[in-house]
Amino acid sequence: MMDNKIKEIEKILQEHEYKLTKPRIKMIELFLERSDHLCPEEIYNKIKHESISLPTVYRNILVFKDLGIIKETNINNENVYELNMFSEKRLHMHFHCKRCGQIIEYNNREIFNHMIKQQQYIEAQFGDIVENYSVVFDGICHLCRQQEE
Amino acid sequence: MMDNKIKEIEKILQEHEYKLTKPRIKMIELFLERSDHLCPEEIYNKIKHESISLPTVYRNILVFKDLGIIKETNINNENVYELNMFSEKRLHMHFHCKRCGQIIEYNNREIFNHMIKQQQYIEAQFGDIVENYSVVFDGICHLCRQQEE
DNA sequence: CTTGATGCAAAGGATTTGCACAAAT
DNA sequence: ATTTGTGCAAATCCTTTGCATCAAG
Repeated sequence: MMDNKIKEIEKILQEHEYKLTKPRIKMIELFLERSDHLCPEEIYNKIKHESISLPTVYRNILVFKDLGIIKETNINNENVYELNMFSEKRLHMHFHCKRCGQIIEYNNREIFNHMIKQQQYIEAQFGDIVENYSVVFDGICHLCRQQEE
Repeated sequence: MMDNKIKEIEKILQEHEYKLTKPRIKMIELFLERSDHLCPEEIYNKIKHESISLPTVYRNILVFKDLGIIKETNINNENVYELNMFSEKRLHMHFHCKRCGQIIEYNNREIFNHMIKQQQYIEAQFGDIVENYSVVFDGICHLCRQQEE
């Protein structure tokens, strides 16, 4: 299951003449097992016991980002990364709660459809081809609202 | 015309017990006369001959941002700022061209309506209150596409 | 006159780079 | 064997801070 995904990502790396090193495999495994958003420091901390250095984390983030394996989102002036491959995680609409700092990711067809329409409209109306989008809502999340009452 | 806007912004500053200093006035004038997106360095360069320091630019960006006078958007790992007040500029949907680096801002009712619907859906469905949103599309802009052919 | 804002210089934090060594292909 | 990747340390870049001075209310 997850093994297939690793294999698939490894194939992409090899097709682009990147070598399959231990740090890269560890990073990919981490992205596959964690579905939340990780910043470079967190990635480093989770796998440094397997021996990896922070510069290598940064260098491989660049590689994975260029290949479309991961996606970068800037939330609250911090770059966070998540898997970009595999259909369930293609939407990338985020909500950042000002109060608790939590990042919620919406994986909802309705929301997704709105975005697709938006994209199609822009392409038709202005001729700008949308390859990617980053959407970050912020405000107060439902949990913090409950605590207010 | 523009004078009224300056007065309005000055009023907000004073209501919040901020002093009306020369650097602040210069920065506000700059935001009013330029409708594009400025990074801290650019703001500094445009008005440094009027004597202002880079730390002051950063400090006042914070003040203006907190008061809702300007809006921050992270595009391509760079924070850029633009006026947030005055209705014509409340929308903030950006397109960043990977090729030429240009930032296009969409000011189009259709596009806003999509966003408003999105926001209403999220609030109704999940209870997360959206106070703000940052939308950055990226891809290839219409001008770069023409040059390709 | 009192308080808050500024400039300067220095500190801080995140990210990148040079280089010698190590590990993939 | 050749090339690419890595770790380390240092450099760089952007942003923030401490502090003495200045200016606004």
